[in-house]
Amino acid sequence: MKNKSCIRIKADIEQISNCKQTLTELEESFDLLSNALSLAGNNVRLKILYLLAQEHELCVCDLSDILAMKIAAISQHLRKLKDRNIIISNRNAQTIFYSLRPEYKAIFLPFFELIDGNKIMQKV
Amino acid sequence: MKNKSCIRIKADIEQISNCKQTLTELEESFDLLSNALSLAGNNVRLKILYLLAQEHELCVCDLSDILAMKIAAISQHLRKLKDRNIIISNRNAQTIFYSLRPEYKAIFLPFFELIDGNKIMQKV
DNA sequence: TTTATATTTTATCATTTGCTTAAATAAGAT
DNA sequence: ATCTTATTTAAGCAAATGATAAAATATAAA
Repeated sequence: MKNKSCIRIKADIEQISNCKQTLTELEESFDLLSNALSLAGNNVRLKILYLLAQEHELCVCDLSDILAMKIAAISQHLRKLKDRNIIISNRNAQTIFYSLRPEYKAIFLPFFELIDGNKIMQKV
Repeated sequence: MKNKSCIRIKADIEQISNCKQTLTELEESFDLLSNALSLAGNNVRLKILYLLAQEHELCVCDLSDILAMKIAAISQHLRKLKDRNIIISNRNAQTIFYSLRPEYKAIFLPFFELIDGNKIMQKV
């Protein structure tokens, strides 16, 4: 954490001070969002989130099948998403269905729209 | 990669098949986006991206100062962002200024808006 | 109350990540 | 040329991540 201060001659002291202040005020937001993004930043989980948004709800077994991955692996991804309150689970007999919490569905929507029709490929 | 297929009685075969197909078609987009999100999903880098969007351009030294972290640590974060074409660098004498590529600025904008004024804290 | 189905949990392990320190570049200034 | 400033790169290491296999839990059916 310790750090030799910037000694650049032309450094804009006020700009740096303002930025520091802003970051302090927005600290919680950065924590919350970087947390959510770090989960969405995994290829498998991004697909899970996208699928849950599209299909409304799916069980581990469905996802395991769709993504061609072991059930246990998917289950652990779902656990992380659930632990951070991004998805919710709903038991129906032996089957547990997962769905995106509406709050996060809204947050991720701009991304899902970029994915649809591979629009992002033209953008970047 | 090998996987015991879903044997759930009520599994919707067609739904699963459609999802598989969709994922195949959008494969590239998922790779690109999960890659970008995994970078933005780090607390330090999310702040760097936000700051670059706000301040237009900053050097390692500025960022080191603002974030109270060693220059070398920041430099390595910048390298990752540059390697994946999310930021660009511009040398002015000894100082190298970094800025967000406009394409990604647009992509991340919805998030930065959620951060401003801690709006995201009310949403989730 | 066994057995089958659906899923989670635990332990293990290889890989990746992110920071630290120290050494290496690069471009002015003396 | 040499020194200073600004920054990157490399080596090392602790911690986090993501997959696998095996065991545990929960519900329904026989």
